[in-house]
Parts: sequence; C-alpha cells; structure tokens
Amino acid sequence: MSLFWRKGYESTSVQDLVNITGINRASMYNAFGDKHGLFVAAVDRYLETVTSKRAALLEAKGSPRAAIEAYFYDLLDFSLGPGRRLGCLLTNSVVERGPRDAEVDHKFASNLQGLEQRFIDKLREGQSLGEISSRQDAEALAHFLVGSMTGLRVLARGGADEGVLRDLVETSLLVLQPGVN
Amino acid sequence: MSLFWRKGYESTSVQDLVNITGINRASMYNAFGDKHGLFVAAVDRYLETVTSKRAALLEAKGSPRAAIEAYFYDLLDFSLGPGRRLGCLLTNSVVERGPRDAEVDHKFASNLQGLEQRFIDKLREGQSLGEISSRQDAEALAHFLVGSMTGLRVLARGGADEGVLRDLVETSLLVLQPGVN
DNA sequence: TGTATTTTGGAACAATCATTCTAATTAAGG
DNA sequence: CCTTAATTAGAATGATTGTTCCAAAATACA
Repeated sequence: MSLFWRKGYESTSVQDLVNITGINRASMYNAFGDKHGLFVAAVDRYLETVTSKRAALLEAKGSPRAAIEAYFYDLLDFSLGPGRRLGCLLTNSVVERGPRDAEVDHKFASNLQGLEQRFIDKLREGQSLGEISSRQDAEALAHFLVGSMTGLRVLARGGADEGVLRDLVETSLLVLQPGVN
Repeated sequence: MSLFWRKGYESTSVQDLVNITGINRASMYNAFGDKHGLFVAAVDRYLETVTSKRAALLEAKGSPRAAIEAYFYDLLDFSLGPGRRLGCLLTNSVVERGPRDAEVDHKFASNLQGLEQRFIDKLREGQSLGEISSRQDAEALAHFLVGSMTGLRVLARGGADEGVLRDLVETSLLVLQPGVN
C-alpha cells in the first residue's frame, strides 16, 4: 500500500513489492492473482484504514459544523506531515489510471459519493440548527466541499506551501458560515 | 502531447509515440534526447497552447471579477466537453511523477505561482472596486481559487457529474461576492 | 508421527521497455 | 549537379516487465 501510494501503479514493479514485503513472488500471485489484484487490495486496505478513520470524524455527535471542520483540519494536518505529502492513494490512482481502470474508477466514484452523502447529512443538520449557511442547498455545498478536499490532496502531493493549504481549508470552511441570506 | 495527456507518462511507450506521430524513432531521439525530454517538451507545449490561452482571460480589461468568472467557466466548459475529461496534463503529471521528477515538480510550482499572482492582482483590483469581498485578503482568496481549480480538474478526470463540477465553480465564485464585512 | 497443503527460493518465460546502431534514402545548400 | 547533412526503416541491444513453473523446505492437520 505504501509503495503504491508513493510511486503509483506503473512505477511500482512486482519485484519492488517482493523486496519490500519480503513475501515470495509465488505466494503473492497465489493470494492476489496478479499485480492488479494486489493493487486493488492495497486500495481497499487504504480505504478501510486511512480514509474511513477520518470519515468517522463526520459521525461525531454535537455540532455538525464542528464535525466538518474537524474532518478538514485532520486532513490538513495529515497532508502536512513530514514524508506524508503523498496525497490520497485513491485520488492519485484515478488520475493515473482512472480512464483505463474501471475498478479504480468505480471505487473513486462510490467513495466520493459516500463522502458526499455524509457531508449532505451534516450540512442539513447544521442548516436546520442555523450554524451553517442556507444560502445554498446542502447538495451544492457538499459538491463544493468534495472539490475543495480533492484540490487540497492534490496540492499537497504537488508540494504546495503550508500557507496555501491552510488558506484553502479556512476559506472553504468560511463558506459554511451563516451570514445574511 | 495528447497521448501523455490521456495515458500519463509511464503508460505511454516510445513505440506508442512513434506510431501516433509517424516520426521515426531515431529522429525523436535526435530531437529530444530521450523519452523524458520529449515528455517535458510536450508539457511545455501544453502550457504554451492550452493553459496560457485560458490564462489570457484573466488579463481582460473591465470587471476583474468578471475576468475571474470567465476563467472558471471556460475551464468548466472545457472540462465537460466530450472526450475531454482528461484533467490538466501538468496536474496529472505532478500526481503521477511529481515526487520523482524535479522538472515536473518545478513546472507545477511555478505555473501555479504564476496563476496565483494573476489571481491576486485581479482580486486586489476587484476589492478596491468593491466588487470582490474584502473579508479575506487577496492572497488567501487566490490560494483558495487555486485549490478549487485543482479540485475541478481532478474531479473532471475522475468522471464526476456535470452538476458536481458546476456546483464547485458556482460556490467557489460565490466566495468572492462582497457581503457584510 | 505421517500426510496434505502452503510457502519458499530461484530459475525460466515471453513480452515489452527505452535506447542505440547500421545502412539506405531523402532533402538542403551552394 | 554535387556534396553534405538529415531522415528513414528496421534490426539489435540489454534491461526490465509481469507471470509461471519446479523442486525443496516448512507448516498444518490428523
């Protein structure tokens, strides 16, 4: 998973994977079928561990807006960590392989849709509490947040300065602030 | 350029390039040195043609906010075109190769910085005219716009629905709207 | 303990990779 | 037209790719 995350699919050879895991080549093929099968398994593991842990922040009781903010700041902190400017494995994969890998394409779409739905729920909740702006409907805001998050991940991988990422997060969250309707 | 745009660097073989261009292998190596040299030339050409043409929209006289809006809607239209869900060649390249390709990394950073500066200029202008919000300084807004734009490009490549991209653009532009300070 | 099943090391595979070479052909310049 | 340079076709290079195979070692299970 780490290797695919860092180097992408094509640039990671089966030999690289054998070297870093210490697992025998034959065992790998026996367990995962082929390189692509192992790759898909790595992406799944990524989603189960890294991504879904952060998504849990969106389920927190209490202020919906605080939950969304916690989500974004957690992502920001992670994106800034040393040696962690890797972006998102799934996002990287869809950029590299999306058009030619239906499985990756589908995972990306469904993962994003799932997140979007969580956003929508929290946004609606926040709107009815009056702590989130109702200038736009929850769907539009959720689409906006998904786009902003995607930009954050890619800019992080691109090596953008901390200030850029921070401004992006802060300004995006400002959109949620209720003002004059 | 088209091939690298569509398939990325690693998945595009020199043989593919020979086939599609009709140029002899030896001539290519004579002109560009190696595959990477040709790739860099393709990225440069992309920036000169595709990207800089859109950047020119930001130089338009008249309303600065309208110029920024024109820029984003032009990008949106292009991103939605049939067979055009390719994202941005430079962004795709930095995702695939950034960490291991200093040249691509540098091009990405300097290109983004150039765009950011154009945004800043227009934003300042708009702020002094009162047609752009002064709740945040121009730098923060520019960083936000750069991030939003990056998200748009990546989501487009990921095959996101038109509505998602449109909401992302509209909501991002709404941030510029002056409200109560 | 004895049998069945996995795992291992490592060779072998054909295909493809980027790159270089040679020799023939075409184009350019005066 | 003649010479020099550039371009071509295509073979050849050695390295690396993903994948398979085989016999030996290790493990699991009864």
